Amino acid sequence: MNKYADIQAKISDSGLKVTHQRTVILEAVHNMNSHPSVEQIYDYVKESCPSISLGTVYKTAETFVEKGLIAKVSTHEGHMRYDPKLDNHGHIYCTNTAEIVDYYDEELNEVIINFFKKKKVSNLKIKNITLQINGDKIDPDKEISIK
Amino acid sequence: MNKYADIQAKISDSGLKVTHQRTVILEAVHNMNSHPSVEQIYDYVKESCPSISLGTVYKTAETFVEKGLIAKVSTHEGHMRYDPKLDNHGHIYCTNTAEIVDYYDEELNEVIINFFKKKKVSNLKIKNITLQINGDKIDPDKEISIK
DNA sequence: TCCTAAATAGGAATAATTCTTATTTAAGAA
DNA sequence: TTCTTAAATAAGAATTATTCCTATTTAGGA
Ligand SMILES: [Mn+2]
Ligand SMILES: [Mn+2]
Ligand SMILES: [Zn+2]
Ligand SMILES: [Zn+2]
Repeated sequence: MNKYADIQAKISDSGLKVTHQRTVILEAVHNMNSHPSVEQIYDYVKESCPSISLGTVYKTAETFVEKGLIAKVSTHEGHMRYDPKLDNHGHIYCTNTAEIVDYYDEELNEVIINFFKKKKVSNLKIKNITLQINGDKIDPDKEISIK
Repeated sequence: MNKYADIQAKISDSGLKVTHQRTVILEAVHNMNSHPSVEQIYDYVKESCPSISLGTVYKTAETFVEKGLIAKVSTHEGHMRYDPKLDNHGHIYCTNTAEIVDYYDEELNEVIINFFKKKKVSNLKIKNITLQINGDKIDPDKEISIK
């Protein structure tokens, strides 16, 4: 029920010291629901933690990725973004607005999972698989939808 | 037969002026067969064009992408790489060695193409779809293979 | 051969990210 | 509860990646 305690439990469970900075950063990535950049996380957490440094946000985000608490996504232009969702899903990246939209499709998931089950990839320890659609949003004011 | 003339025809056909710099850069991306970074292209072309500037390589690579002469790939770490192959294929990115390996699978291609034919993505002009497997190469001296 | 818009070189500027080090702090031990 | 210490953080310097600026050069059409 208590979000804050929940977040702290996640940090602690992954073997990390629970600090105020880590707590607000993980909370931010979860609450912003927009695949934020480090700079955006930084701006967001400065509200509740004004003395936090940008370097800490960079380091902490990577620490969380290593521990599997969040995921990272690189855009078609090569910029890093962070994602609180850890389940299998694809991303739509808008080249003109820089927004990232999640999409879920059970069928597509299975096809890809099955493919890599069937075809053995040898000499590689797979970390993750990403499926990304890149394109321009036509009307930037409207949403993208997958029917 | 003549590679050089071939390359120049491609540049010219896409509506660009044929310069020595553009010729050697496009030739480099084709010949290096390793999804090179700008810096790597720069080092390669300096042999045949010692006065070329790094800024020209950056600009030219993007120009080629816009004209559809090459493709760009961003790694899991958010670094840009260039690819002479324009057909549908996936990439394996090795987190530890930074190498990118192509893989082709007709079946997987079709499933993905069909998915986006079936499901209409609205308010988005799709530019491209990327499927990338990220992982660590276990033995860095051996190759990765997909059976 | 001439003309001109486009391309390039060279370097400055900016953006993105990492590193360094002094100081602070979480959390386990006493 | 206090002590201890390894780990985390702030602050800013340094590095890396990329873009921008401008004087000069050049491709290619007239
Ligand atoms: Mn960048
Ligand atoms: Mn980078
Ligand atoms: Zn996502
Ligand atoms: Zn490729």
